[in-house]
Amino acid sequence: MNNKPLIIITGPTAVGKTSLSIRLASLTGGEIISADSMQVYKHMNIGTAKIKPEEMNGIPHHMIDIIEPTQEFNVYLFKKMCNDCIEEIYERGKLPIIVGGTGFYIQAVLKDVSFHEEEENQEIRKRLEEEAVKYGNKALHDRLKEVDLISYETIHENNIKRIIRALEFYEITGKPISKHNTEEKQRESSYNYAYFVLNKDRKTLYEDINKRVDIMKDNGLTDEIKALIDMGVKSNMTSMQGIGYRELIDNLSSNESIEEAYEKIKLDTRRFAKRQLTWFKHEKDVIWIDKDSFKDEDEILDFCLNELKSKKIL
RNA sequence: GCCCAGAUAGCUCAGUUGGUAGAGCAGCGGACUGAAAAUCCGCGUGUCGCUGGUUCGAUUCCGGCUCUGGGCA
Repeated sequence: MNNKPLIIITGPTAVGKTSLSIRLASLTGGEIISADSMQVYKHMNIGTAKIKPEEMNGIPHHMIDIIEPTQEFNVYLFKKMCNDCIEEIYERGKLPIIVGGTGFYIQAVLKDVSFHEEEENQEIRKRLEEEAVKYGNKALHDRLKEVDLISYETIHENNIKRIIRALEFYEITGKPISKHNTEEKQRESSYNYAYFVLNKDRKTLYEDINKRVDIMKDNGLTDEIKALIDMGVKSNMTSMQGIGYRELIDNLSSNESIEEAYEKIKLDTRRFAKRQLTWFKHEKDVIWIDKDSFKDEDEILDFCLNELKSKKIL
């Protein structure tokens, strides 16, 4: 029996994670750790729907505004920093609550997926990227056949990012990434956790997403982008892959109207929400909270508290 | 009121010399282990407006009706 309690609140974008998390944290003496690949960036507030300090209700929030938009970020860094946060929260005698929509990050922490320490892979990756341009995706894909047959068969020829990572992994470690992945998949969590996934009727969710994008527009997302560009942010940076940012940057160099760009943002966000749901559907031991079957947030809160008690987290 | 055009997938439309239909967009499903708000893969989801007639067989041809555009008054 372990004594490392952990609460997770996740779900598709715009489903209402933030508001529930604040109330749950207040009731349980929790601190919030954001698991969001875009909210880690400073100066990206409107487009990431980042919580405002005055909305935090005094609850400490971690992993928000920790790096500049010009910096790189990834799961490995997230996991490392998140683990530190969790330890510190335990030391304060508080309960860590992970809140956010990046399923991959949540899994890395929850299952303690191991990542290689070598960080000097940028050169290899860059070289492989150049080779992909020069010789084509298929050539790199074929290379996998020799070093990692399972990856060759599993990774589609068009999925160049995965192909590059598999080759890169092999170059660094001398082992096929498919073997590593299979091993990491077996891991059990060392936490005593409750993994809540909020969801609601798809149609309503999409309407809420559309509304939220309209609000972002009214709140000045276009100006936020311009400020970021003035700071030296480039379109190829990881931070600018965020939905809302990349469409607006594209818009600057195209002849589509700004309205069309915002429609594109809505579309991309809807598709993103769908991908998030696919991810959570295949996570084990998740507790689905279908918002439509609850009268209000009070009822959801009661439900969560009961679950936490039955799991002896509270 | 009359004339013309149209009515086919959620939307915009194509098509069937009569043998129950297909594109784009939207949508749905899936994968994912150091870019993850990324990246990639798969899937037509249909009372062919309604109703009679001709026909072995009608979404297609003919009649009537309804609706929507446009025109004339």
